[in-house]
Amino acid sequence: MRSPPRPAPRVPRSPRTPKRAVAKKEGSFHHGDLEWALLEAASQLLEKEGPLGVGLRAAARLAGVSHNAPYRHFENRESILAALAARGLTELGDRMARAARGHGDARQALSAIAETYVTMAAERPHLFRLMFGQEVADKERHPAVREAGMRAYKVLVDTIVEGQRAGVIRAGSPEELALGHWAIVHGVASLHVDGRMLEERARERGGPAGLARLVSEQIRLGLEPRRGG
Amino acid sequence: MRSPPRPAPRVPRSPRTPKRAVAKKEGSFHHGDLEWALLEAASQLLEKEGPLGVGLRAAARLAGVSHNAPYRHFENRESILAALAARGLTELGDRMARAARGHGDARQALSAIAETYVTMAAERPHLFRLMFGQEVADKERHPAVREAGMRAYKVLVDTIVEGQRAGVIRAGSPEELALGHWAIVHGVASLHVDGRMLEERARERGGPAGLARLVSEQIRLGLEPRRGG
DNA sequence: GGTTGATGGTGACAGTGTCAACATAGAGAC
DNA sequence: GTCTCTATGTTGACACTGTCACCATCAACC
Repeated sequence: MRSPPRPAPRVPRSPRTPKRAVAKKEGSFHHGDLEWALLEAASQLLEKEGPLGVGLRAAARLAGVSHNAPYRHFENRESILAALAARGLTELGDRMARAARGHGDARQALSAIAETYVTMAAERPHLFRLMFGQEVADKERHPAVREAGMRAYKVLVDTIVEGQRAGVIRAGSPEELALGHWAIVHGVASLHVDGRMLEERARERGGPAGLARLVSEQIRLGLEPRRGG
Repeated sequence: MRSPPRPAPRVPRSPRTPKRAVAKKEGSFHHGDLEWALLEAASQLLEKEGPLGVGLRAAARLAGVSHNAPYRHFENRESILAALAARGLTELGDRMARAARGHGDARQALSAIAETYVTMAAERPHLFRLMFGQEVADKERHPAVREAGMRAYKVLVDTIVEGQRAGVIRAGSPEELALGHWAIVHGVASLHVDGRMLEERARERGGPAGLARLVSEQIRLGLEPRRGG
């Protein structure tokens, strides 16, 4: 009768909202809110050194705990990366929704969403790649990632539906139109984040947001209502 | 007066084309063409396990040499990743050029290029991410990557110029039009590679190539000649 | 034929993810 | 208040990695 070696972390979703200090206070055994602290540390590592810099040991060091403490909160390295990705997608969705509000015209809302999207990608390229990349390989094992992504996507679909109701966006499956728009915006964001291939051009045109507007302009012709449909 | 510890590998670009065997033949000291063998091994590792699986030691093991032999051919891990990326970009450019040839209409050539692009991304997602991603961080240090990318981009620009000459693509800076097209196609490819968010939709529409056509269709409206310009 | 430079090998070190086993503290039961 | 249980954090170990310093071998050239 051997005790189970490691009882599969429960991920208690942190119901209370306690200390919020990254580093453990000296001399105490328990940290207080280690899960949050580790995520915060991992986030800092991600910004500073990229995905490869995000390690369980490094995060533990930043949080001031032993190298194995993180395993009480994250199953493995991929799990903490997935948590970061879910966090990022949630923030993206929130920012998109906020950008969409306050625009009477759905087309303006779409532009604002695009600008937000590309801006966030440019601000935090490493997080952006984590959100959509393969560092977290099987996203099925991390439903929080998928759900957060779907919520962001829904902001786009809803905006298009609204525009169709108002008659400023052509008829057709909103999901399909949203797909096209997402692809273009994600393409701009990816190209900008991915390589320097566009950097000089982006600068000429007023940064990533300007670049987004440029391409968004180009696609808008394809979204306008048709004569007779 | 100490001898320089490691004389900065020359990367002799392999002028001769010798053995071409991945594994070293038993008993011989020199491999014959270790650089090529290491790249081949790294390529296999990339396909099978993703970028994290590409390691100098693992590649050396596959090639049947000691764990430090690769340092005679690649300065560090990033260098071998960069070599893989350059290889991939060169292949992409070749395939794009081949796809563009044999289409009288430049618009069809653009579609064929788009299809090729997305198909290759779907076929070898890990390579695709390596080509544009940040695993190889400062691409300035690896000019082969940048040059191969530029050559592929030029295929697109040339096709657009040709279409403008034939009057089937609207006037305007070809670089800018190519940028828009590239962004959209890269966006589709990225979305497809990045996540499963679009997977079911892509299947409905006949795989990634069909998805490319769908979005390409949508953007073509923005590329058609204007009435009066 | 000896020297030299390119190439491959050995050994070491620090860093990592992950497992097993142990220690501690806080919360509820009695 | 004391006991016990369980969540949480710690110590130690192992295999693996990138990278360094140094040694060994071979082929080409004076």
